[in-house]
Amino acid sequence: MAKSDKRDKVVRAALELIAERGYHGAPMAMIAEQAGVGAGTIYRYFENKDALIIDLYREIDERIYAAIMAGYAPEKPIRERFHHIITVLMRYFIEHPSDFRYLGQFHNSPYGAEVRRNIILSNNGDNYIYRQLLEEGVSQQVIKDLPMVVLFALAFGPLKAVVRDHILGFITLDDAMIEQIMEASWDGIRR
Amino acid sequence: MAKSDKRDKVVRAALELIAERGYHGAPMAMIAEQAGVGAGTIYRYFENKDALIIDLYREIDERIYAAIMAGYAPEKPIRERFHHIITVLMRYFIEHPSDFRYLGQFHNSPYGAEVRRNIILSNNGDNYIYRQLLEEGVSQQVIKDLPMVVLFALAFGPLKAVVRDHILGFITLDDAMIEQIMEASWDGIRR
DNA sequence: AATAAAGGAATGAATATTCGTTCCATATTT
DNA sequence: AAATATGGAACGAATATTCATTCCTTTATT
Repeated sequence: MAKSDKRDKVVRAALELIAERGYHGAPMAMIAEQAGVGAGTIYRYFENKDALIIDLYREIDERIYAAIMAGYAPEKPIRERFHHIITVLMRYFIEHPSDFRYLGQFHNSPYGAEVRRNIILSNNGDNYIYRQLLEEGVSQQVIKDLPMVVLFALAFGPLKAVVRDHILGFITLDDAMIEQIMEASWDGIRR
Repeated sequence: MAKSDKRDKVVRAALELIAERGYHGAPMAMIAEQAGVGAGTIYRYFENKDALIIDLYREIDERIYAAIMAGYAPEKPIRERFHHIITVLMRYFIEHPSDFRYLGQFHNSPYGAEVRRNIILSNNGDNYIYRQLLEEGVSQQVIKDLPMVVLFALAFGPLKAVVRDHILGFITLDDAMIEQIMEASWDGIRR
């Protein structure tokens, strides 16, 4: 078994267990067992549980960024780019519900507040794409002139809520429904 | 010291500590100390930590319901009632950031999924008010004809996101800003 | 009114359990 | 053969919960 293979199994197991059972419901021994790995092995790849948790967050964030960049066309009109981003995000989370739940836990835990501070100020990753799009929209007067964080909230708030309900089984998000939600979110931010 | 007084101190301490430090960062001994109460005393009022956590959730929910009902006028137009609900909710959370953070943790933990199932189906409490308003809006053709959970997401998703950013200090929600956000959320759900 | 008894609320040290982390004998790779 | 990786038992710290005892309020007795 290759080195990276083990590391990957640990990460995957942690993702699934924490997403499903929360931080306190996913002890290291359980993660090790689910990964098919000795408890001590985890510590060859991660300094401690916190490091694992934060690393896992970063990996998820990178995957999402990659998903958005595949097919993203910066020269297309604002509206079309918005459509692309919202649609890709919803599809990604629907296909990877554990990622979604993990992020939910992470953002609402003490880890989250710290990381979030860096995100908003940072100029790279998916966040930068979002901001650039919205800023461009504001200056072109197609999007409401509101503070960036408010536009973020209007654009992604509904998305998060609706994906959660999909994952919990309260609604089924098919393509038509995704389209309608994207449309309604756009109504929220457009001038 | 009256009986209810102690119970209340425990609940208040648990609220603040869990909101601030997460479930795993708030051991029972710490809650007891912050409450000025013996560790064992907590167990006179709550069967165990889980019961305390769930009870605390219920209390917060009741306070929110009370806040909304004070001044709620069911005979007013849809738009005005929407305005009232969104405004009251934002103000409430701004004044009670611990309540907000606690709910965030709760909803994104394994506790949350279970409780949420009951909420959506239930016919009482604040949730019923929201649903009735939205359903009335749909039948009067002032609100988009979308599934109830989607309308919920559009109406409250941005609110949650923006309040979190306020609490984290990324934005200051004054009355004017609250008004604008309410307006934009309305754009999201209105026909 | 004074005193005693009872009931139950409160306590916090003790207990049992859980959990993250370390250690080291064994297996694998180089 | 040396070096590296692995597994999982063992450890100690942390934690939730229990329980024998104390404390306080209320009620009964004198």
